[in-house]
Amino acid sequence: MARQRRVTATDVAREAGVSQTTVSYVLNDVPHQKISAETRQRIHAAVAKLGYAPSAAARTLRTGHSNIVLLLLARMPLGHTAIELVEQLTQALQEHGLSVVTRIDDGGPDASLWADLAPRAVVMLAPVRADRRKRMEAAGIHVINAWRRDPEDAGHDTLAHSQHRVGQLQARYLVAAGHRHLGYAAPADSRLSDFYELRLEGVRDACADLDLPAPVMRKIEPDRESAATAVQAWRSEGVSAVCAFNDEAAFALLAGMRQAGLAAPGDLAVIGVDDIPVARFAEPPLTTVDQHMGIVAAGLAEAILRRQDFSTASAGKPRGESATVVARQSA
Amino acid sequence: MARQRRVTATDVAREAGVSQTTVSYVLNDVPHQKISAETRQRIHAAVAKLGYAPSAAARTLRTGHSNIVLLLLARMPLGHTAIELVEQLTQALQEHGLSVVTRIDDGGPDASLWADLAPRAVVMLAPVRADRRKRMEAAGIHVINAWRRDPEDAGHDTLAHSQHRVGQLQARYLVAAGHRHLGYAAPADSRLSDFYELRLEGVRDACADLDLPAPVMRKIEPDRESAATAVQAWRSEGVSAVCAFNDEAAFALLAGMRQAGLAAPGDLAVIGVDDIPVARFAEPPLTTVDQHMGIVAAGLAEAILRRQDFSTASAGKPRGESATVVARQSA
DNA sequence: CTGAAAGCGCTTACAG
DNA sequence: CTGAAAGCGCTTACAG
Repeated sequence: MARQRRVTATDVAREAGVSQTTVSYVLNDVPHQKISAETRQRIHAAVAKLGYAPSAAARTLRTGHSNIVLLLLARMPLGHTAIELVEQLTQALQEHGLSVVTRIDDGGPDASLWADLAPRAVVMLAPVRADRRKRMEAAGIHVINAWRRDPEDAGHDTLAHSQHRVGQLQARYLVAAGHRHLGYAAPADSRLSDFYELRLEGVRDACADLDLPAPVMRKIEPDRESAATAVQAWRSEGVSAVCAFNDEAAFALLAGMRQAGLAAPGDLAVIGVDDIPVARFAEPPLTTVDQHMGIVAAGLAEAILRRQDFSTASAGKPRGESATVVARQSA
Repeated sequence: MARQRRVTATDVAREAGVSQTTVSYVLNDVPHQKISAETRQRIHAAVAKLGYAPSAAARTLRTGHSNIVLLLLARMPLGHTAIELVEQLTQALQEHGLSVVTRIDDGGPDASLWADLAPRAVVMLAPVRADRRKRMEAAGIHVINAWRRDPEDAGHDTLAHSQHRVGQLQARYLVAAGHRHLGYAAPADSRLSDFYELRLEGVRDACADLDLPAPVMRKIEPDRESAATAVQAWRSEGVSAVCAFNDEAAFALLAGMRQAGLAAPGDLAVIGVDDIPVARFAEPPLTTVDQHMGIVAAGLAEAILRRQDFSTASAGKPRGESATVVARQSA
């Protein structure tokens, strides 16, 4: 396997009849370096002819930072909403020459997560332990925590904010349908607790705003017995509608109700979150909240770029509704 | 933001009172370099004290290759099965110092996918266009295609093989339950066609082996009308059971049947693939096939390591069943 | 058993 | 408008 020598900027320079310095200037569009259009032309032609691709390693070594933005995902069920977020963020940052790379934070040795990548920034889509964050920052990496509100770092909280909004939407929809006493179905899976807290908070705030009693929260295991028990308990307390943490929890509730001879929305209205592909095939079809990750991604991208001293005169914050209700039959 | 100078191997050497060369030898466990235990000790202490982390960029530049294995995902719904595969593969390769990084192939500019990473190998979990593969190989990157069988590259096909196996299991389960004439519900989404072909092939082969008629395939849109139509058609042809491409398709079928006043498994038995979290909450609870990605990941890891000239005397191929049926009520 | 030195492919002052 | 040269932090022959 005679692996041929890699094509370097020097090869391009030779081919184009200029210095390697000029090649670098042209390829990086260095400002204040007026290079004749004709020279640029020759260089681009040489690049194409030789199939030159710059060495990221060399650039990183020289400049002290890569163009990689590391997206750290928690080891939790992801689903299509998370995937959409990743896609949207990848696209938004790509336009600024930043390369998004995803890793699942498997709780392994700390540095192994990012040492090999030398990312320019790390976006934590999962709760971060403070010490881990500290260590990254000590290594000169910008850490964007999409979970916690941080007054100094506007934009960081876009994901958290969106979760709060989701809870609000669920509650308001239910209240608009005439319900006054709400329940909240949280997942028993402890990896998800930071997640549901934010959504539950949104439900609580909406109830408070509307002068309604606080929602009564129950954790449910992913099985129909656990769900059926919770349903009975809510009903006996006068709860007439429940916000499920996500569509999976909502499915459990619906199954639990069927088992108990009950049916949504009459006996208990149910609203989920995510609009997973099978939500429409639930019995009855599931009313849910769909998140628009394009909005969340735009906010996150802005926060990242601002930290990078990119000239993002990007005309104010991205705006738009980050989630909307998909009304079907379960509520 | 006075970003302090990065800690280098030279700093470690100074601290430990040895040369930078020795630091490198110790940290890389270079064979044939007998270094006294005491020196090693001092070096490791210095590393810990200074919080030294080697520069991946420098190593990559020097050696000509990184320790990164790029996992290229197709832009298609992923689900927990894919996530499990990623996790397992990450873990398996981590033990060999390889760092798995995931990217969604968004069909963007070709090189932007890997140029910034200079990966040592690329694993395509999605169908690859031949020209793209060629270009990567020209750049000295090993390409592992998990989709196609390739006689020269044993192990490459583990994912493809597993898909075939999934189809087989579906068919055999149905036949064991007394069905003789099977249907196959394929997704209309064209991004999924390479995927379902492999599974369908497994169903076909199982039927042929059992001297049964070939399965009759129908593409179904993700809505209950489309599903109901397909169900009626199958029934009129004498098909008594259908293998759905995945659980989502199975849910559509179940919903279509309810709409038509029919019910599984009596009117038509249905078996899915994936055992998504809500499968147990289907009405009736969905019988499905669960894939064990640990097995698939092990096979893939082996193929990657073999290519890297790693001394994987890993005692033969990983063995075990890559998928099993989860029997519930729909079939 | 340990170290001095070359060189990987870039970027970027600096000098024309 | 263009180029010669230093240097980023490693690995690895090579010489002791």
